Amino acid sequence: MKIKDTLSGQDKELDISKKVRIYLCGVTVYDESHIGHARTIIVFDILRRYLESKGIEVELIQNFTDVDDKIILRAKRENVRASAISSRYIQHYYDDFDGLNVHRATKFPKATEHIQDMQDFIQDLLKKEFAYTSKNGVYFRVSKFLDYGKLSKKNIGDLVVGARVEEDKEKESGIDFALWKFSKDDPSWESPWGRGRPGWHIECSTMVHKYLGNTIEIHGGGRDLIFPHHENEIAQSESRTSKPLAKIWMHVGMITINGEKMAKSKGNIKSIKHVLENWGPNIIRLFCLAGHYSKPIDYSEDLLKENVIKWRQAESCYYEMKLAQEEGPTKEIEKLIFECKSEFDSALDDDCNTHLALSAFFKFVKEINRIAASDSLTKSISKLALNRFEKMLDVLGLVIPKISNEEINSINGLIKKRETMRGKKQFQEADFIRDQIAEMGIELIDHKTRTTWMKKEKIKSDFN
RNA sequence: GGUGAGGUGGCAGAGCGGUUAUGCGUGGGCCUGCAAAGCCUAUACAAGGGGGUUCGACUCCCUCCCUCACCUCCA
Repeated sequence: MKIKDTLSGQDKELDISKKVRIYLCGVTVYDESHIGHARTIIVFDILRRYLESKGIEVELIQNFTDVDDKIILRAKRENVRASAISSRYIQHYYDDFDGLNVHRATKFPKATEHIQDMQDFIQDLLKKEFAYTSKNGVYFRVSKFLDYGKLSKKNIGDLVVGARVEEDKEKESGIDFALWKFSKDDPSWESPWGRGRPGWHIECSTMVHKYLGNTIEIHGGGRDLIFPHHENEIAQSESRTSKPLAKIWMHVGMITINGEKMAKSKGNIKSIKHVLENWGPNIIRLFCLAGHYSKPIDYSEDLLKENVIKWRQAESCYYEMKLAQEEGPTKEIEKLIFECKSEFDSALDDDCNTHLALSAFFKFVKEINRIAASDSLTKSISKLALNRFEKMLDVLGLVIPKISNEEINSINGLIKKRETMRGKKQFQEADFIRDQIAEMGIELIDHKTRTTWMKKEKIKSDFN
């Protein structure tokens, strides 16, 4: 599998000789997560599911930043402890992402639980003179790290000149960044240099080092983290270990609204909770995977609606297979399955091209629906096809809502009743039953010789 | 200003130096008691502008224009 590496600008072959170690920068837990967070995390979820589907072991570490100025601010505003804010939004995070069918990371380390590890890290940097203590805290000495700027392609000179008004005259240079900030506010911890709290960047460097090692296979996050966050992580980690932090840097494009980045300051945030309520997990995932992960996607209801239509096709396909009857030859379908798998896999192998993978998936759906329309979808074909279908669903993290046996029985009973009415040309009664079934979220499909049905996922914003 | 990513048919969105992307939409049809779903079929002669390289460019090079992101916390 090839992945485009931000650092080298090249496609690089992912090393799968051993366990694949992935570090994904998580969220700062001071507020609801939004659809932009969802996209990044869903992309990594797919990557991981795909690798695992190939039998490759993946270790995915994703942190929660639970020490941060914004958390502290919010805590003050609400007059509660910072930990009350962070634990509340960690719970929201789990609710949101479980709801999106995102597999949980191998581990979700929290900054507050790794204070000692961070202090050790900083101590190392101080020893090597990559850091210094000032009046306000401990800072990273950017000038000592010669490769600074290699990820974001910036040169230090520009940065120093272009640096915004720097209030802290205690720092050696405007671009030096905090490893440890002195403070007595909640939360704060004792340290060899004075009471305070860790800087943001040191957290991720520490987690990577502790849980995954010096050089990991993939390090990623949203594009907006390239600078300064990932640049600073590289500076810290590589100064400490003298080894590259990651073999591949993978960055996910932003979600925009009317062409502009979603941001608190612009007031155009779409929270996951909100979007999930209206569209459900499958539509959101399809929406997030519709374009290449590295490019921006513009949020629009029209696009979500388009995905509802596609999802209905997939649901219909699923139930056609589920409800197929009779045995028959399977040679044709074996070819289709083979072609679909190779198209699907090579799409993902090529820098995680989910758009192409999705088009392989829907080509398959269409073909099955075509066979069903010609009344030749047999049980034998369906059994094989369903297997492939479910494997793709699993990699994409899409889930067909479950249906209980009681539901099936009552549907079948009602269908029988309707058939009788139709036989007697009592169409009003027949239509009444059809409406009754529709209220259960079931749509009847009248084929030439028999009536099948499909259960439609409830999607609030689907008005059809 | 610097750096990066882009500008493809009504919309979304890929690949590729020479062959239909695909999907949605839209028109027509099949099926049906009527619908729905599904299927079939038609439809777009697309490539920001201008140069160049080439037998041939949407695909390579140059240039201009435009959009977005990052340069401050940000997925």
